[in-house]
Amino acid sequence: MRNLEVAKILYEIADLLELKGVEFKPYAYRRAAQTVESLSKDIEDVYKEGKLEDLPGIGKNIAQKIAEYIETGKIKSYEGLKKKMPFDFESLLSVGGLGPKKVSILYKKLRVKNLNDLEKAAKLGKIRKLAGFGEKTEKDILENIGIAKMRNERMLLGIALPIAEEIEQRLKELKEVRKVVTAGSLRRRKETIGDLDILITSSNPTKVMEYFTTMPDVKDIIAKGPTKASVRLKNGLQIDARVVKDSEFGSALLYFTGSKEHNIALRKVAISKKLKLSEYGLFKNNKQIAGKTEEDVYKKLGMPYIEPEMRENLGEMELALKHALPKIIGYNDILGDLHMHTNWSGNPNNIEDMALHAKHFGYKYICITDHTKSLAIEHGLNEKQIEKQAKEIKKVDKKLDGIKILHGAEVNINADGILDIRNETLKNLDIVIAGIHSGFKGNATERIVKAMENRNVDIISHPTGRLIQYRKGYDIDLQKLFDKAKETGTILEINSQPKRLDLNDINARAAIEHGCRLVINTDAHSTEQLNNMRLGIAVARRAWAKKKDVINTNSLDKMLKRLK
DNA sequence: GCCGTTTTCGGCCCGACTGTTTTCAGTCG
Repeated sequence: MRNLEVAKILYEIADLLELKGVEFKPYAYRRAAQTVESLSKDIEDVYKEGKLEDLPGIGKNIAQKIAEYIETGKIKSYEGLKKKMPFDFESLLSVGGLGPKKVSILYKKLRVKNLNDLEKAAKLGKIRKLAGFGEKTEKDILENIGIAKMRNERMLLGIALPIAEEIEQRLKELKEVRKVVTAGSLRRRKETIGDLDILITSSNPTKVMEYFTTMPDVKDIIAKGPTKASVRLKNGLQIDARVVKDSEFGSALLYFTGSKEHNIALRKVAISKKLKLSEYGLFKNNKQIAGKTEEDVYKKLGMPYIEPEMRENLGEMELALKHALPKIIGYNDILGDLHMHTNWSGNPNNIEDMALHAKHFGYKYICITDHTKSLAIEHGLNEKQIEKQAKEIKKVDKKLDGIKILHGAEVNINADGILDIRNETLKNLDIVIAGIHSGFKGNATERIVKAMENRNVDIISHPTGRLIQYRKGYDIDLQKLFDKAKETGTILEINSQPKRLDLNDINARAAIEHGCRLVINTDAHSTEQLNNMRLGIAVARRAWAKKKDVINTNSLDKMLKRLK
């Protein structure tokens, strides 16, 4: 899939045009880029079907450019633009405080071509002398170069979530604070988070901002006003806080939660009704007619409440206006976790530990699925050990009340697509999960397809093998995978490990549209990691999964019937 | 460059904060 490649080029064209001072076209290219970026289908397939122009934001011109890229691997006009661009616009624009205007001036006046030039010019005190620049700007640039150079990528949701919860808690303890909500991409539960956006209502905004900017782990204050402030923590995370009135809380929460694209679409709906929407409310002739709650605003715009995880302007607005939004899976709908590891394959907790911890979540069942023998590094079990484990599981299951312990295994799909455990052993297990754990460069599609054809295999774990910000994943034909999953009744996993979240939101949505069934598992290697289930559920919600699309929302009997 | 319950031309979301300015442009979200 080259969707991300295409999207990146469209974004770059937007930047290039903006630097040239072209108006409005950058907006069009960015919109097209977003469409391609979040497309669940392969852009090449859309092209082959001749349907590029059906995509939102893609017209004749951009369609032609995409076609050119798919056919020739190049876009002439883009190459031309890039050739004429004398400086490294990507890295210069990544410096906080520098936008297209300032970057252009820096090149014209000081011949700044890259971050090193920029750093030199700043250190020599040349920048402060430029019109529109000053000493503070120069100092900020120097600091922000450092940040741009070592900028850690976005933070994993699984890491950001507990940090946000802790800061929320701290703010809640102030007596001046009434409400605190972390909005932004965290509230939408995106798999990675750029910064935290915290919304507050308070009897004394100044005091809250004062506390916020002087919290113990604040490293820098980026901005500070009476109602809005930004800080950077020592761990590099940026937090924006905003204090609003109770009467504006809903509209501010909407605005602050985003996505930007969702908000723009909402504002357009407002305009079509001769209304104006901003973070201060929904206005009719300058009179606020909604704003206290998000529900109010949506209602006055003629639609029901839209769950934050769906607010990406990927079709939710159209359905909402028709009152046809799906009811997506809830955070309390999961009744069991079907993928976890124990001390049998080298992890800290035993079967009973895992079961007892799982019971806290209200689960009715779990499945123990240790690794198998070809995964030596994980102390994978062989046939004999699996049979021995079966007896142990029966014993613990008998001992514990209120939760059923099933016996499974996460078997390895070898390079030839053959499983590393004999079928005679597999058929005695309650659940067989198959996954690729080695040889990522081979033909993963064929390997997985072959595994799915095995009647003992119920679930494919982490189907694409990607690790967020670290590994791209196997080269895989997802359409083929979905076809085969549907044909054989094999369940596809949403793996809740913070680094995996695999399938991801876009692919999970495509799988559902394909008619595949999903399971949300933690793949926990300790009791602690059982807590990650909420991350997987978040992915499912972002994929618009309904309860019925996910097999482990069912009672034990019904769930078992969904297996092969 | 795209798009249409303000339709094939004329718009394109809206507002806060900052720094460098004597009223605002640029950047950000």
